Amino acid sequence: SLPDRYDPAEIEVRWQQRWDAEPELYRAEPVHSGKPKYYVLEMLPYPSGQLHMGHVRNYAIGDALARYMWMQGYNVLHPMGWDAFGLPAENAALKNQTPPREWTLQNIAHMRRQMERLGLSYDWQTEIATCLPDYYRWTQWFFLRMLERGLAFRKQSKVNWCPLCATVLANEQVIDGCCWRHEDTVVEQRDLEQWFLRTTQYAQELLDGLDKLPDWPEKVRTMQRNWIGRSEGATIEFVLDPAAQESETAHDRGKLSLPPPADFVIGAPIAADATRIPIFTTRVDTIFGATSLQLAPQHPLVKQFAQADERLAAEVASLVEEQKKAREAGDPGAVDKHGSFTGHYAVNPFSGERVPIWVANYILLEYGTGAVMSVPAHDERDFEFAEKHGLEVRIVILPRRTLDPAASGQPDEPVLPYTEEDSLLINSGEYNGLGCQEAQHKLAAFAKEHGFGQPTITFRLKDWGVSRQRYWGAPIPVLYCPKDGIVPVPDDQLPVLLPEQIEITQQDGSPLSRVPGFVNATCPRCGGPARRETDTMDTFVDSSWYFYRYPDAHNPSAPFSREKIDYWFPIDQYIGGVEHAILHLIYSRFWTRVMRDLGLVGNDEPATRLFTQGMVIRNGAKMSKSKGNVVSPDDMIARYGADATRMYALFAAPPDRDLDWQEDGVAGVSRFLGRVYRLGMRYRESVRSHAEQPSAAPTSPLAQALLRKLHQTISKITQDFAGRWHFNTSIAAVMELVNEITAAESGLAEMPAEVSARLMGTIVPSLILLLAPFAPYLAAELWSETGGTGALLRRPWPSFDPDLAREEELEIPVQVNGKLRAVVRLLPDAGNEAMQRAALAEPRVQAAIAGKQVVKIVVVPNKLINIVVK
RNA sequence: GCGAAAGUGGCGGAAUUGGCAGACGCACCAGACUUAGGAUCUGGCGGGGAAACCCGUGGGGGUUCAAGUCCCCCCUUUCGCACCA
Repeated sequence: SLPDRYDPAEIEVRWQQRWDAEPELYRAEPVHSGKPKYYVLEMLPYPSGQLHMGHVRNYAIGDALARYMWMQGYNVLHPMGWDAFGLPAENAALKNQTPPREWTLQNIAHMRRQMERLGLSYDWQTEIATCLPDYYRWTQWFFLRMLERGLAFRKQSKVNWCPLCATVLANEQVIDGCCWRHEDTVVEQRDLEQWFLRTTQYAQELLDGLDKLPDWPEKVRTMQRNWIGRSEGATIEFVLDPAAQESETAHDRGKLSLPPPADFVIGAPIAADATRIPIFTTRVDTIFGATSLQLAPQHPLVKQFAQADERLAAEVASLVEEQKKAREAGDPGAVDKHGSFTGHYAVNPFSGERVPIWVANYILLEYGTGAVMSVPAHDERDFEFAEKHGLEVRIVILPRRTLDPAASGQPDEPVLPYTEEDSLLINSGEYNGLGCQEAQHKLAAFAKEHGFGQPTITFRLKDWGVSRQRYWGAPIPVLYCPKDGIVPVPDDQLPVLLPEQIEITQQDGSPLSRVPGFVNATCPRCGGPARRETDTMDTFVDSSWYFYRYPDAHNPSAPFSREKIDYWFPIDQYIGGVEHAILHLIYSRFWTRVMRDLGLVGNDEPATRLFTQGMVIRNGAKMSKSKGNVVSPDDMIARYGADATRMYALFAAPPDRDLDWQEDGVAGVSRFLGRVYRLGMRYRESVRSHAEQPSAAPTSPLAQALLRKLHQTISKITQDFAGRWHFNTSIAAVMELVNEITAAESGLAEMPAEVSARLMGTIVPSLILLLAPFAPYLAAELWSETGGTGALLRRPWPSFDPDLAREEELEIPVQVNGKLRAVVRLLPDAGNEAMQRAALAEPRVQAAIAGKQVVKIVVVPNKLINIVVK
């Protein structure tokens, strides 16, 4: 008696035990295997304690791909690990008195079990956890290499501080002015001395590299381009004119420029004691239209002016406050632009004109030089500001056609602000008549030649602040010696171990600073007492290189061997959420280049292909505890099995789109798997008895139809893997195949037993193989029940036979004036005349054209016939 | 404000190149079988209409023998960027 009930819990647990006992099942072959390699990687999770549906979806995609690539004969590396440092472990320690390490390792153990229960094909032998000394030893080692090369450095600067995290954050971790972990918590600015990694050194290369990543989503590349924020322009030094302020009374306060000083000569050397005010502009071609300078409220010169001017000091303070508020509100662009005249003037080095110096709330100290020349006629922000304060608006560029002598009539005034670069200069001295671009080059070159400026490229990307005043992270491996200053920990003293016994409190400052046994150390240079660095590294440092460790996860003497990296890298397919488009994905691109320049790897980029899957949502919203719409993977697995859960995650939507989790849909997939199970079991003996026999031939119309459907399905799924990854349609295709087989069963029963057995002995094993990437448990069970041996993963993917897949007859739609009237069945390549004849013979077509004149008959071979009448 | 993606039955979605709109699944309806189940099997299922037939892919125009698909205008949603000088 055959079991007629599909019991995923029983099947899956039984197979899980078998797979647990075969750890080599998913192990990649050695570098010299001679097979083509395929490195498929899903982003490593933070061990929060529970997998969520987003993880399940991510891993279901990667696992299907890994299994498919094994079946295609590749040597596949498919590893998993844990991004295991981080603040939640400390919070958990505060809450329930569990040490962070213990809490983290427990979570890892639990989540690993969940992954195994899902049947994911990871090679656990290569597992890494970034919080273990074996791993962070090498994180520290890399830090020291960067320190040697000046890529890691310490500097005092304004940094982002999250009061909830009680630590500094990198710029990348601040989203709309708030902490990336605490979306409602506004980040404060603190002036601290911190460790940085010099990401800006690779800014240009990180930007250029994006053009060489055609298989990364355009969206991610755009986000990175925006983040790097390159802009090309010039730095020009205006010079403060100390004499000009006396004549200020003759004018409206700061609204007009003063004529050049009597002794002004363009390009004359600037006096050594002059105060230079560098500004950055991308539109130096409009410099003759500059009618003021605008300084950031925090600009050092503003501070200097304010010291002697109480009223100005008060105004500046309020501007600073407005900037802060706008940033907190998350909409800095919406703020009303305004400012104050400082009472001072600066000389425009190209015209000698003395322009009033203002301080304005829309100028950012962090960008460029914190000062701009204001050209109201040709910049939207400057225009808005000038309108507000009644500053002069002077047009210095005009559209080409306006100045074209061939154009008739009077030149139109352009609508201001006018910013088109395809324009010509006017009111600009000897530069009149030049195009904007040409003028930009000439002006910048002149400034450089005469020592008051140069062409300049600025980046929005800043160096990466990596110091964290937290316990649960990789210690920064340096010492502070009163005699020798900053001293790196020697390589042979790595790792700098995190102390295990530590009290976690909510006090400010690094918890490590309160551990004397950690802080007090010996200087390796002079042997005297030294203080250990007590900050730890940002966890994004740990995850910037983790995928290089997998191929050589247990190497005791190096982070990895070059030979293994050369074989496995770059990663062939990286899969994860789009939320890391800036953070992890830009840091790891930086890290790869650093390692390349250290001679450790040969590749420029970590991954050739990147796939960002959509979110899992429910009832139209992202799953979250506060919305109460969270679905637990454990629940789904308990009710429907891992196969059904994973397969639904692939079936409900294409993987790049958001997926609406509907439990009824999981039940539907589970029902389908039950149908497959019973189908396989019904033909178990047929398959067994035909294991060694040649494949069935299309000896009858029914056999032919089934074999045709089988091969069409093979083709469809193979194409989905190679192309768009629309696994929802792959699974739909398998469902169609199963439906067709089921519908054919009464016909099969009428065949001679030997013939139907051979037919099903051919079809069922292929069906199992097609299902294997999506439902590995059921596939393994059926494979084994039907007499198959060995790991399904290493069986070749079914081969496609186009002759068997070809349709014998085509259904050709017949339209009259574009409307469907009939369908005719014809042999392929029937010829236009035959197609027309068949179409016109249809009674419904006859009825539709009766009494009308046939104007034209459009015949698309093998596709369609359209009869045009009037 | 700028940029990108999307908008198709009651729902998730399919239609890779302009060529039968709605594959596959869910929900629902009807039936079969039953040791009555969250079971299985069969059939139906965009709207209107008795039917012929008509209408239908966010809205409006256009190109074409033929438009979900191409072009123009508009609306909505999501995402990214947003004083970056």
